Amino acid sequence: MNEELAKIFYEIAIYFEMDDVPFKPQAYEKAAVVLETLSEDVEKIYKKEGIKGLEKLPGIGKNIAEKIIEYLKTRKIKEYEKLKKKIPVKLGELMPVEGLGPKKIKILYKKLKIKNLKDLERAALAHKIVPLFGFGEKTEKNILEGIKFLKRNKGRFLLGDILPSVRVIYEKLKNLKEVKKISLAGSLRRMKETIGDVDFLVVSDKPKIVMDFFVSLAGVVKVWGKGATKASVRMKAGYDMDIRVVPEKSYGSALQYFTGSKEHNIATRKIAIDKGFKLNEYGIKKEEDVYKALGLPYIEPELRENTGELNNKLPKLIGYDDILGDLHVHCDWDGGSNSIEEIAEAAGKMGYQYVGIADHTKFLRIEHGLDEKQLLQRNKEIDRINLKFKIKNLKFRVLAGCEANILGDGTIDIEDKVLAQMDFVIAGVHSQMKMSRGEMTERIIKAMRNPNVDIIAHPTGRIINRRDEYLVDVNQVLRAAKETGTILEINASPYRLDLKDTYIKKAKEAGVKMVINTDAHNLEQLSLMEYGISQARRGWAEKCDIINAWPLEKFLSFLKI
DNA sequence: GCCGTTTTCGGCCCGACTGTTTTCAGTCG
Repeated sequence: MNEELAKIFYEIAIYFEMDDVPFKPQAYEKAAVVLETLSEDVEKIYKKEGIKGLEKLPGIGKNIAEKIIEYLKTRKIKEYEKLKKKIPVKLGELMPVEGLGPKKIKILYKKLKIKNLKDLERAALAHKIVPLFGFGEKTEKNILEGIKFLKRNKGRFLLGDILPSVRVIYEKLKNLKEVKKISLAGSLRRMKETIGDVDFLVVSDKPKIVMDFFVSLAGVVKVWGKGATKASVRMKAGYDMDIRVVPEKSYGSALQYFTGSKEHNIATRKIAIDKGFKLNEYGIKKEEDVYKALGLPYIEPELRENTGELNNKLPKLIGYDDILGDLHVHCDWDGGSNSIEEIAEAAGKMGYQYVGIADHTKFLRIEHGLDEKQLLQRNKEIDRINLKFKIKNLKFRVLAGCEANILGDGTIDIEDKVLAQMDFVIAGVHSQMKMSRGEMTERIIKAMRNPNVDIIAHPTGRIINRRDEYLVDVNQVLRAAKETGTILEINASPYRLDLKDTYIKKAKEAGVKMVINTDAHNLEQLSLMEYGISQARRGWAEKCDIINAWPLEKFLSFLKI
């Protein structure tokens, strides 16, 4: 519901912008952002607290609250319908085309009746756009290229798909002798789960050399926006990269500015105005000093979303080196690539103190799930390995676990007496994902009430850009987790990142403990931990919230039995 | 349309670049 409304408010904002209505566009856009990032369902808020509850939300006043209620009641907003009727275009298709904004879309509709991407492409190919006032040859060409780009890349890129290759490019730039300083900026520096493009910020006295090097990097297929200090390129892999070169004395302010988010920047600039000065990307050398000037402590990039970081006490975020063990690793017993010993060795090299083997269990035949007998056999092997470590006087420990299945009725597919022999038990939903909200919630809570179940794997089941969360009442799950002492997993796979950041924040607030797990099926995937940590940081998590940042004894004593 | 440790009225983030114009509106981040 929140997302539906957010989409409508975005579009209302665009319609107002077409008509040059002042200030309303920003107001509606703000409301849309608030709804999008709200973890509570607006319908619930309305049922519980009425219109007053809605008006308490930032950016939502009487008028927009009434529109929300109108939508809840009738599934329609009259004013939106009116605006749509006036200019009935598919904004969701046309707005993503680079170079097209509200004004141009309005002209295209008025003059050429262009309503969607198909109309637009047809008109551009027939050269009908060139003669329009305010348009020209280049605009038409850019529109065609924009359409081509959209067709190839639907939506944003997954952080995990982009970051490894970006790091290679980062090193190349860093090694250039004209580059004095370099940093990633934008959504990549904030470690968002999906990113729009890649931003580099560079300090150099010779911007031209840096820029020439940048636009001639291997993989660049298109260059535009090349001015004295900035340029953009499109990579063969489909994503865009921007670079900005600034003098040393502006590095801090530029880094703060280019890291964003947009909402965070708008808010920081308002704070600056209140304090009687103006904030732009120039003139401050160190990023901390920007925040100091605003009267704020340094804010970690992962927190910069204007979701409370500017007016609340900041958490001491869990660090990228704080994890002491990975508790969700599949070994070759369930079809994973590596033996338990190989995994233990790799985990030890990563500086971990323990690693938890969590193979699939029997219900998941397709993943070679282990039955009770095989689990116990495997545990014997783990015992042997631990004994070997002990003899060698190594502190490292392998923990025997499993990733058992929560069946449709909330029971676990492995007998309790075997579960009780595990060091820890992860349970997850891997089947019947289309249940009703009530049923799914009850099912998961029933599993949490099993005294052998310590951790719930990927608690909402989403696959980013591919599969929605299962219908589950997260608030109820959090309450039950707190009550039963069940730990919720933050699955670090860049395709899942489940829990997502807003739920992590809620879990922390509810006093629920979490564990960051890679769900690795091979040694390379052990390094995915970084994505889980960044997600936890985006959810304001501290070391005390994440049990695998705790030493072994403390963590073991927190488990149920 | 929202918001308020100066305000219930009068403010609302900032700059670069493009493509079209011939001084600037639109778009982007």
